Amino acid sequence: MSNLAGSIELYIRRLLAASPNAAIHLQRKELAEHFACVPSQINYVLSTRFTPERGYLVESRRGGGGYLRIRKLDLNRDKVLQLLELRQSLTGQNLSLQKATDFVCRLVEARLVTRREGLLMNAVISLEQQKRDDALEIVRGLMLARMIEVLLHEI
Amino acid sequence: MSNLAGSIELYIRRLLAASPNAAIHLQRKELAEHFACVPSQINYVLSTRFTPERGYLVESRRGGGGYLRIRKLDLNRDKVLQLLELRQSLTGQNLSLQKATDFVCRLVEARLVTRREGLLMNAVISLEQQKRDDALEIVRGLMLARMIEVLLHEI
DNA sequence: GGTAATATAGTCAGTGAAGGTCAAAGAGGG
DNA sequence: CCCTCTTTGACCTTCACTGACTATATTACC
Repeated sequence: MSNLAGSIELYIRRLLAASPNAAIHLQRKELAEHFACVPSQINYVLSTRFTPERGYLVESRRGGGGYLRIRKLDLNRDKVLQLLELRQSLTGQNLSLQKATDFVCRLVEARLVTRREGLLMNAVISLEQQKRDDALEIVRGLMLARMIEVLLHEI
Repeated sequence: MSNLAGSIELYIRRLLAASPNAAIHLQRKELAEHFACVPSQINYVLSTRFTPERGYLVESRRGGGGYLRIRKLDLNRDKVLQLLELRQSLTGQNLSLQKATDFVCRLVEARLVTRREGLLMNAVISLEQQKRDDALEIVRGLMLARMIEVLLHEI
């Protein structure tokens, strides 16, 4: 593994392996210093090697006392594969409202998501899109409100 | 918790947990002295950690004998309905990503939604908004994909 | 009672310390 | 030579913390 990205990947994987709970907590800056590279190199490694598809979850925080938290998730292989295929079939794909709700239906039937979760998904994907011109904050509020509203019928 | 703000947050939360009625009464100045920081640091902690979105209510009084009173409010179905009405009556209210996720977090804590459902909500409300220029169908696919991706971490 | 002094708490803008993004240059393999 | 993966650095956003200034109670004194 002669390249930098590979070395950093290996290093992180070893830390993870040595961690009792398969999770590590570190600082981007320090890691970069350890490898004598620019900090953004760490982002490159994380975004190419520690992806959800590979079963990793990366969380972070900016500002003073900022950090990176990397977790290795242990997943039920079959279900993951199913969902992953579904997910990949969706990204960037054109999807009419009808098809989208059909799809959610199938997820529920296959017991990959609960009925309530299905309701949530439908609530969001069926939101009217005229909201696209609104400010981001407003859209967020609308989505939250819609999701909660749907769940309220189920509580 | 290496941050000052984090330490203060923890300290207050412990006081609250130890309090029989989930309410505490203290002085800003004394708290600041306890942590050897400027008093306004306490305001910072209160305004970022003990917000209504997280279910806290902070009251205060200035002048001699001034104080801070911090309460943790419990959230039930009726409260959600109220909040929802409030939100819907205020369509166009700003809602930062931070506040939105805080609120979802609170819903989960109050057991009004499951952890998975909370993850779904967060997945959608945190979607980057550059997608606003994309066609409606694509946005739908992205939302679904994002929701599924998040569920993957939970299987 | 009115007013000045004192004792609190609130606000806000500035500074510094993280991490994030993106585009362009570099390196290697077919 | 071309394509892909890697590496870098300039610029951006978020978070933490501070201190000067402001606002509001209470207390003391006349």
